[in-house]
Amino acid sequence: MREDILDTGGAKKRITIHDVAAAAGVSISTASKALNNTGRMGDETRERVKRVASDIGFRPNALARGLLSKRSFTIGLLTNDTYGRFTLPVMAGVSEALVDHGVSVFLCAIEDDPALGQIHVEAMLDKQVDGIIATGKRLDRRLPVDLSNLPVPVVYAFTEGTPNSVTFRSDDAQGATLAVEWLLRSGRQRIAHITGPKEFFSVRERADAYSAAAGSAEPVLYGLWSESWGHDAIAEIWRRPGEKPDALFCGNDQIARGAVDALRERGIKVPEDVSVIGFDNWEIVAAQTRPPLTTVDMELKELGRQAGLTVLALAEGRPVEPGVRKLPCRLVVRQSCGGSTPRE
Amino acid sequence: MREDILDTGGAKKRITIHDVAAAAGVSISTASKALNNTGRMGDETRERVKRVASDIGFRPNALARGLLSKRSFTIGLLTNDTYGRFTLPVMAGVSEALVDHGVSVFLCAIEDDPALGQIHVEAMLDKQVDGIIATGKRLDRRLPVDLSNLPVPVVYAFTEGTPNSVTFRSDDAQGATLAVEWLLRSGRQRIAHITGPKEFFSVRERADAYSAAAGSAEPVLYGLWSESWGHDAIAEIWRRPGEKPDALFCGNDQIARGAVDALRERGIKVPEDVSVIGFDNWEIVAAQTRPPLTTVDMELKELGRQAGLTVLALAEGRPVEPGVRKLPCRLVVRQSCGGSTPRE
DNA sequence: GTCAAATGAAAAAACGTTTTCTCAAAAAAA
DNA sequence: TTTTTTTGAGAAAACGTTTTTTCATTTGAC
Repeated sequence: MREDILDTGGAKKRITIHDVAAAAGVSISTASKALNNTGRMGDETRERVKRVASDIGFRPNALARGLLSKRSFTIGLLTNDTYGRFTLPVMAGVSEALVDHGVSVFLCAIEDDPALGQIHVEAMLDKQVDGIIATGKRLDRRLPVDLSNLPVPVVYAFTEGTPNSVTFRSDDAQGATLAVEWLLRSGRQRIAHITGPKEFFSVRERADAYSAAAGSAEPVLYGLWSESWGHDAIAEIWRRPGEKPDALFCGNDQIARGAVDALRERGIKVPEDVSVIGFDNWEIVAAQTRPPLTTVDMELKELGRQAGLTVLALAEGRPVEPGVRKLPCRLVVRQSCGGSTPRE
Repeated sequence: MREDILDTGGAKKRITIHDVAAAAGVSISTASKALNNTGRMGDETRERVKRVASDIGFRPNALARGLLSKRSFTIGLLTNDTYGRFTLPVMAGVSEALVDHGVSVFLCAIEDDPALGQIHVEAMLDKQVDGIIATGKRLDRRLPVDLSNLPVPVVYAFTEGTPNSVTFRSDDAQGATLAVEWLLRSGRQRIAHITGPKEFFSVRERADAYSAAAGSAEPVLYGLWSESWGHDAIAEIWRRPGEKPDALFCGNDQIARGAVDALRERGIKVPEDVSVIGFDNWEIVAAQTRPPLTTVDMELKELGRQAGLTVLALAEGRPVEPGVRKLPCRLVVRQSCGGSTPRE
């Protein structure tokens, strides 16, 4: 072999069941049955075939197998979340749940481009995926591609689904309630809510739950999903006359971080003077904030896991009830909310 | 159909080339040749077959095709970067480069678990991937799985490869030089370098390039990859006697952000008093810092694109020279480095 | 008008499995 | 013994393509 040219590895011939059969001195049908524990044959024969197969390193060709069985042991994950902030945990959960079942995952990032989405969907269907999971960065938006009449099952995770589909999402209202109640139980009285744009469904949902739980007359501050908005919101609150809040519930961790920074700049101590709770548990923001943020985790990995198992069930023809499944959020307690530590 | 049970979609029979042949009144071989523009036949026949195929929505089964052609039009992307901070741009590049060629990408997140890695690799090989791209979060570490004797080509991207392999990585030295020279050209004289742990190869590489370019007697400050280290490093520098730096070149954006925050707390203005340049162009940190960070972008998407095209070339048997390919970095100028704006 | 060449299209083989069908030999029942 | 049942294992079909081979017609040259 020339040394300056890379070995492509393509030359090595793969071992087929024919090789196993030949080496074991049986027919391919016997070999197949031996390896799959089906059919009738002597124990000795079965064991010998298995041993030979393992010795020569036989691994069945999934393409050939899939051609016959109509199952490719492959699913597609479609996402428009370029950052991966939401997709990555979901993906991790899907993959984790399915790897045990021998299922691999195609990842298709389609931005917000319908044409690209179409291309990816077609490529996946051509490759005979057993199902598709659609995921996004927003609960109240559809992916820019029509998945309603596909020949394979579709499950939606963290994105708006079609009417009669299975959709997994986080229970944002419950998450918000969790945060507010924690603050109340730790003795906080005046909780403000600084959050993202009102157009987001999850913003309204969290805000409503906040109002219900806090029973507060405080107006909700709607703005952007950015640190600077968190910063500005604090300026706004402190500019206004009247009593200041002793706790903040923020719409996401970035806003919370901006708010914490703004408070520090004003010499207000977190958590001594003001408790702060964020949303998302985006580690990279929440854990690096000083002090580290208490925040609501949407359990996206678990969401992905369930979506994975569900699409698998559908692919296997097991019955699944359609509808929206809300998964509970979890409060991750770090140092940004103090007061008397409430009971667990 | 019962209404409370979801349509699995599995029932719909897929359209095969047999259906096309029957509908067009030709044999399947003629149908195949018509659709692939091969073989000899009358123009009228060819057009008729194509029209019929498109009318009834025929799409060839990639499994069957792959069985024969030994190409699955599928590659695997292996990563141990759970956060996706490095993997996501690489993945985006790979996918973007390959989607035009009809190639889909399996994403396998293997954490740092050798057993999990092994499982994923075997699953991919069973599915007859045409090649594998290994990517990670660190240039000087191997993935915890042996890819050296696979029957398919392997390309490494942003991770240490095996001796005779193709590896793509960023040219960190060039990137660091870019940053330092920009600062020098904008009139800065005393540039400090705050960076990550010395064990990282890229830290040493960037630091060496910094020293060479800055010609500086300033010692490099090694620490962690965190904001708080950036913060602490500023405290350390300002605690020491002597002249203070008028520019900082930081090992990553998080350190830079911590430094910028620390400077602000001391009433030192960025960029008026001190210019700051980061590394990574991690938008979520760099763009949200106040002021937004000038930073070095490693062009990971381009890196992914090239890795994708290379693994494709290898899969098709085209010759590729082994070795490490360093891709140039790019300076992304935002507001954190001022002084007189240097010429482009 | 005969033969060779070109054309159009079908038949058959192949890819690597799994599954159904068949069949001979051995064991059990009559 | 003869007949039936059980056992073990091979042959063949199937999955949906592509590719090679074959073959009957038509066309062109002499």
